[in-house]
Amino acid sequence: MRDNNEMPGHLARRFQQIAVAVFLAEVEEAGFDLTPVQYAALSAISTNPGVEQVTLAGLIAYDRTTITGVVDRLVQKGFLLRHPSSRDRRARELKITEAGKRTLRAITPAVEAAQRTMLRGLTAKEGTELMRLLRKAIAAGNDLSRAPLRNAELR
Amino acid sequence: MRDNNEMPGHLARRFQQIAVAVFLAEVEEAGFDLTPVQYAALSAISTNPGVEQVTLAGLIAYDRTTITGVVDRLVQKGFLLRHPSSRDRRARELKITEAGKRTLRAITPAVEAAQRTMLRGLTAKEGTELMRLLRKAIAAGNDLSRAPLRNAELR
DNA sequence: TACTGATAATCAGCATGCTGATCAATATCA
DNA sequence: TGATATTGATCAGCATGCTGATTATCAGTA
Repeated sequence: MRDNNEMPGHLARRFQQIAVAVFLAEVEEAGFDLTPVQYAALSAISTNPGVEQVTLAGLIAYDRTTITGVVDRLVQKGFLLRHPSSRDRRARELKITEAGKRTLRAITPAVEAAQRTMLRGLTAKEGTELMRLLRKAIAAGNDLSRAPLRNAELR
Repeated sequence: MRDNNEMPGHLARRFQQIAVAVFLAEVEEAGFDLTPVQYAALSAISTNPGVEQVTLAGLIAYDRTTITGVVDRLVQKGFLLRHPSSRDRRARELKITEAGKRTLRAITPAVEAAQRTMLRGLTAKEGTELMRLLRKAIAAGNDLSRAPLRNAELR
């Protein structure tokens, strides 16, 4: 059998494992309690106020069933408001609160630091190249997962 | 805020998400029901018969508390045996069964196919380079997660 | 308008993956 | 030896992330 280090799937799992650990450590160090997934959701809602849950899911490539719990917890923390949409009574519109905005601003340096830390073994050029290759592989595989990335305008 | 596509953490999550989806699809297509994590454990135990759980965890960089459930399910499926160690009564020695060996052999082509599929957007050279960069980044960040990779001999 | 199909959100159920705790057994050292 | 620390496995609790189902609503069409 091939060595683990020759298996892209294993390497993907390890890199993601480290990325999450680094993110949580940096964020906790900064005095916050927010997961990578919660951060991505909060950030996307801040950029797209009033977005519906299903659109949000597409924006950051979450499964639609996962988003319910993530939004629940962000609402619980007082960072989000979830209203029924007036346009479509099935949908829920998401808006960031003032507390959410403050947290998002305050946490940004820690998030940036985490992104640097998870690439700390690479030169700047290698880091750029890794991101390019990941983007390319992801683009080709986008529709292979149940939660593909979707452009908001295309919906 | 930085675009998601410039965040290594986001790219790591997406790539891992696609890798798991591809793995499960290929394996199911081949008529098997095994997760990436279960496959890695089974494979490692096959190569290291009689390994203890904590050593196994280090070999494939699992958290020690995760391994209990994974091994439970593999025992349930009849692919593993878990005996108390005679050397150390706290420890459990893991051995692969004949059924486990057969499944491991039979599933290998699907696993290999999955590794190719998750890199299908890249040239061969790019795929190799992506794996090199991931290995390098992982090596530098190994100790940042609670479940670092550990060499069996070094324990 | 009534029917049909699609869609948004949610849910139950299951598998990772973590934190922090507990328990039993082992190792270390005064 | 005896006290202390460490270690292997497990557990409770929580958050992702998926499959497949359900419910309410909407959209298109006969």
